Amino acid sequence: MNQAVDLSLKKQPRQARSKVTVGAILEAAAQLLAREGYEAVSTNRVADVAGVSIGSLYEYFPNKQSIVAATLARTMREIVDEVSTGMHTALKLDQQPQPRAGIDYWMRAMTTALEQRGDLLRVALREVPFLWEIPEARDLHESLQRVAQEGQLRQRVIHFDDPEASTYLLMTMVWAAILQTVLYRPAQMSRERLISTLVDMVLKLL
Amino acid sequence: MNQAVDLSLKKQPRQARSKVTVGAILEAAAQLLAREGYEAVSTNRVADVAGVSIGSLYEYFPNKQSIVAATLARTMREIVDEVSTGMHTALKLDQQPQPRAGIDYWMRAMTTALEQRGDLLRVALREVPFLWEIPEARDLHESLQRVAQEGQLRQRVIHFDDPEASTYLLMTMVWAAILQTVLYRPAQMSRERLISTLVDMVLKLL
DNA sequence: AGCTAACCCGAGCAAAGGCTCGGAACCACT
DNA sequence: AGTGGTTCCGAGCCTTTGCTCGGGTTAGCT
Repeated sequence: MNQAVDLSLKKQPRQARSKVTVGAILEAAAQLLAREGYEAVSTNRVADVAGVSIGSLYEYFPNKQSIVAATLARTMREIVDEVSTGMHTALKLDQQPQPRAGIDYWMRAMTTALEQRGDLLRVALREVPFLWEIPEARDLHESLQRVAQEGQLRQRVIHFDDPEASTYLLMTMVWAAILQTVLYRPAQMSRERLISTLVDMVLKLL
Repeated sequence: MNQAVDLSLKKQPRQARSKVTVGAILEAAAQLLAREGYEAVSTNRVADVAGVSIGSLYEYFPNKQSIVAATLARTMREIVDEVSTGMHTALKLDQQPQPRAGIDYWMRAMTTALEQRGDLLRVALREVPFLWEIPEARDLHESLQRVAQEGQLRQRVIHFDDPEASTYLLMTMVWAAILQTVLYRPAQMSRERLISTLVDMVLKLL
């Protein structure tokens, strides 16, 4: 369906000014994606917005896809980091008497990470054809599932006939609910309402 | 971000042969979308696959977007129909002593509707920039929520502090879990495993 | 100062693809 | 058979856009 995406840089920036150039290109791509969507991203426009020439752009990036991919990879890496540490902290809190605190912390970490990148994520998820060929995007889902499995194994708190399947589904459902709600802001569903209701529901399932 | 999509036909097909033409165009667009993704859809290719000339295509459709939109609208309409009737049947079953039968029926209806259109839906959800400007796509989410609210009101079975929010989230979560699982087929998650686990979880929340 | 490698530039090439337009073929009805 | 509306056709116009290439500028080092 889609051939592999070339993520690697053509050339590593060595001097300081070239690192600035590459950074400006990534920043420009992120802005264009978030503001105007994937179809509005053309290599010439990215170069314009970044304030560099189209020639310089192609010194470092082999093609258009690689620019978008690098931009999204960076964002995904940030999210993976925030969410992973959030989840690990939450697991520690869960060892305490009140599991509610841990779940709550966890939901907040995920919500915050997504909220701060709403516009970019919305476009990435809806419009970028090769999103799931970016390793960092795959990793996000995998590490979500991995940490969920860890939590389940360590605590054996999910009481269903099929622990593996229910853990997978719980994680998928919670993540999807937050994603859906944060990115598409349905009427009357505030951040606090989302989190507290989700915590209630998760607790009832454990 | 995206300007409005023109969904209307330029001209209504009147004779039988022109209706065949329009049908062939929609069918060709659906096939190309499902098989090769949105970026592979060009007006000339749609005309080729449909076996009509590019000129004929533009007799009826004002632009490229409208072809894709019409194709997806038709698919969404089918899904809305199947899922809505499935949910209403499920609500009737729920009146019976065993709520499990109703929930199970409901999950099956949704899973089946999505499974049969997996390839097309995957592309639509991931790659088509203007998907949510197609009224039929919006309707799908709205009617899901509407029927969920109906069921909740009629039965008052969701016991949370915030019934409205929890109903919304339950529906969102279940739908997302099925979508995610059906479209991206994670390892070891068979149809039966998905449905039975989901039913367990939903019952525990009611 | 001189030299090399890194860096930057932007006019323009080439391909892709959305869409037009003038005219031919077909259908329905008298 | 004649007529007017409907349908079909496809070469090619024209815009967009990804990307190249030859040449200039700057940084770092001796």
